[in-house]
Amino acid sequence: MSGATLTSSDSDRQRSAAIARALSDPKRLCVLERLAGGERSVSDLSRDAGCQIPNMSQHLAVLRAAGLVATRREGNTVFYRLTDQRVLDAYRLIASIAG
Amino acid sequence: MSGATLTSSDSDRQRSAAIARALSDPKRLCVLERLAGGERSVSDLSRDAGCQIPNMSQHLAVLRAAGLVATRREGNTVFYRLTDQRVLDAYRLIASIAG
DNA sequence: AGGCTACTTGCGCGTTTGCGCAAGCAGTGA
DNA sequence: TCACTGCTTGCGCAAACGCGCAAGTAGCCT
Repeated sequence: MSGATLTSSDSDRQRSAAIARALSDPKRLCVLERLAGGERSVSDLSRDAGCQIPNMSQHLAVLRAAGLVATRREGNTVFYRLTDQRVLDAYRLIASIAG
Repeated sequence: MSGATLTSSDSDRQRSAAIARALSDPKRLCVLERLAGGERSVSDLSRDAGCQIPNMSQHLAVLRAAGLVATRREGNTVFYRLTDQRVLDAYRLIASIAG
């Protein structure tokens, strides 16, 4: 986990930066923690993060635009899930640096 | 690398978010790539990233505020270095998700 | 159809960000 | 002391962000 080359083109870096930006908000990190336990509805996530539903919906749109989450509809309820478990590894690593 | 709990307080998440934000710019990621090879001067980093020196100085200030880099002065020249190699692991992980 | 729940989208506001440019420091050397 | 290099800081601006609120949309139920 430490030998890779890490030489990127500018557009590579742009996409990495976009993912890092999606991770750069506490409420969105809270969402990732919850989704680590499986899919959750918007209202669940909104309650857990302590914000209003429209606000959460926008945060989820950011994560969706970054390709980190996907949705499934079941009746009226929209469930969000992680698309790539590696984002949890990245978050854990960042949290360990922040710790 | 996948079993940790990942349950944080809001202030934990705030600090993690601050680190992610420091990683959320292509020029700053370029800096990390260069610093992976050892310490570099501001003008070197500025040339590699293709930006003006004041601009680079501000990007470095962001990384410094996040605790990701440190400085050493040698004559007129200020050398920047990584304070924690784990940030490279985090970057690699993010790049692999972006890939 | 109407009403209901669950979610998304649009708008307006204050704050933050990244940039270019000019000015202000260190530190070296003449 | 003076000039010079290397870096930092201040300022102003356009763009993006996070938020609250209102309005719109999608699907279930009667």
